[in-house]
Amino acid sequence: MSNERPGAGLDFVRAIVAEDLATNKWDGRVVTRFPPEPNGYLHIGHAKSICLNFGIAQENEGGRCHLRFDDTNPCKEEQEYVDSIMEDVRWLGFDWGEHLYYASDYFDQLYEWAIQLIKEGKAYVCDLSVEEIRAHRGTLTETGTESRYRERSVEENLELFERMRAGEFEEGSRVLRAKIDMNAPNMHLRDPVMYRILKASHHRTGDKWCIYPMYDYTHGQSDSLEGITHSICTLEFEIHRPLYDWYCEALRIYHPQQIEFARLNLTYTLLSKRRLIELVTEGLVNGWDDPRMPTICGFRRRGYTPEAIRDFCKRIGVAKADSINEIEQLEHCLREDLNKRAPRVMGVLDPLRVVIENYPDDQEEELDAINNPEDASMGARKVPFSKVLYIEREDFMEDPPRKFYRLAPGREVRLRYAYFITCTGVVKDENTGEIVELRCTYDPDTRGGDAPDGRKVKATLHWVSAAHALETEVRIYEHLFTKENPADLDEGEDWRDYLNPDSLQVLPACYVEPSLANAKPGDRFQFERKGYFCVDPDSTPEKLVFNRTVALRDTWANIQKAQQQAK
RNA sequence: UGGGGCGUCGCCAAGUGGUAAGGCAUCGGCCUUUGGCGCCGACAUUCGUAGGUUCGAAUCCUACCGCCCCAGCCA
Repeated sequence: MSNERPGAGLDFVRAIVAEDLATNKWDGRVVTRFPPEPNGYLHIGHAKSICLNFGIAQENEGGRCHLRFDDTNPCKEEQEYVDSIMEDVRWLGFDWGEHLYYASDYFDQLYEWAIQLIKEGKAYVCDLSVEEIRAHRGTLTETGTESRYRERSVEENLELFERMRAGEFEEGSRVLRAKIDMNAPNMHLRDPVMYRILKASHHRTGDKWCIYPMYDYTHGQSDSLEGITHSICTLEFEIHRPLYDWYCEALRIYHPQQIEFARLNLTYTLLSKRRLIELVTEGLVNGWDDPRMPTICGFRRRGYTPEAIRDFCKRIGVAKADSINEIEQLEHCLREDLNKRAPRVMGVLDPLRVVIENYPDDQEEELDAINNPEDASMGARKVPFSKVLYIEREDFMEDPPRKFYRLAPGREVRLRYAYFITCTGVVKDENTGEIVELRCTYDPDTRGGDAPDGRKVKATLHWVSAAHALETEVRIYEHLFTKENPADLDEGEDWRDYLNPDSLQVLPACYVEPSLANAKPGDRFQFERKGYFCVDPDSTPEKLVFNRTVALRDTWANIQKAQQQAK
């Protein structure tokens, strides 16, 4: 054990951290950072990064993780997003303590450093247009061409850069570029832009600046200033690493290590910021927190727990291979968490009226029900029973197939915590033939759900007393997309082609037991045999609205599917 | 046709020269007042392919194949 190499059994990022600790590379420090750009809401992919960065900090004595807003582009960034990001990181259960930073805090320092690079002949003001710069950059297989402004004198560069900062030039007319190598096979090294002119006011610095630093010129130096040890980002930044290193070296400043890992992908889900914004702005969903959205706030409203999301992030691991995780994995983590903590309750989504013929008309009684069989400390409650009930329509079949062992004519089943009932008749609508009511008898000796004679029953159904039930709205969600990988499109296809038209189903008249009367938005329950549900903020004192967080595993549905396929 | 990465079970993912962990999914069985939960069992003679080195290779070498990323004054 003790002679194992440091990092054994850990993911490769944690292994690097462990190795660095073992060799004392950073004087025993572990400092990470989560650096979102405040131009959108956080999604489950960010959760992976958050759990990685904050997780590593937590796991190591004295470690810390900074929350830093990468706010270098005033055109796209807004305060609304910084607020939501902080809320979501906190909700996920992480705390950045005093370490809240903004890249814009470093604008002065970055400006000084730019002057330093100009003085050392490592940066120059370039007057080429956007189109010219693009043309000069060359292509993947052809080298670039040096700008005709590349050899300006230090004095001229200094003067021009100062005038850029003073607002004397038009947007797009000039940029500051690093003088690296137009022949570099890595395009990012072909004299990358450091500063561009943007006459936009910034959400934090206001109108102080009209030149703004680019990501590459900002990120590494921000890490450096904060004493970050491990700068963890996603794979697409791997090719930026030489530039990250170049700036730190050219500036001769503290140089953190950038490490790249594969971003999260989920089946039946799109996680690109661009797509998410379009879903919201095009009204394809009802806002960032629509329970169908893979955003943190969407999951929150849907009823997911931060524990489940963290557990998911822990289980999927961290590696460098592109991957797409199955949504079932996430749902498994969710069910496992909710199973332990969600109180059980009875709710009928698609009501079918049942009249117990031999039950006295005006009688009602209170039956004992367990709140959570997984946790005795959650206690018990009373549920009212009476002559007229509702059961789930799908729990009855007039002509049941093999293996269907719920209610059918002449068959006896148990009503959970109540009585055994036997179906004696079916009432249909004269015109449509639709079943509108079941006639049943009950066995008074089976009160509570057990038969004194030891008689067994194949099924236990959930139910609700019609006279006592609360009418509620229930929203059922399915995958937002019909395609496993909606990002993988053929020529001419649009991701919108794969939007699932049935991703939201509203059930306006469901019935739940009266104990739910005081449920508050955010409260989570298991509707026995149906799934986990949570109270939506759209609820009113008159009518509760529930979101189905996730259905229970449904073995019967799998059997039905198999039977269908067998035909 | 340049450069940077990556390829281990349907999906994730351990494995760092000594003879393929684990989770999800799936399939059996047990249990059950949730067809839920739980429990038991099955599930890669094989690690992109082909050679080579070695007593021994998923791990080392060579070649090939496939996938991803890079030509924003976005991050």
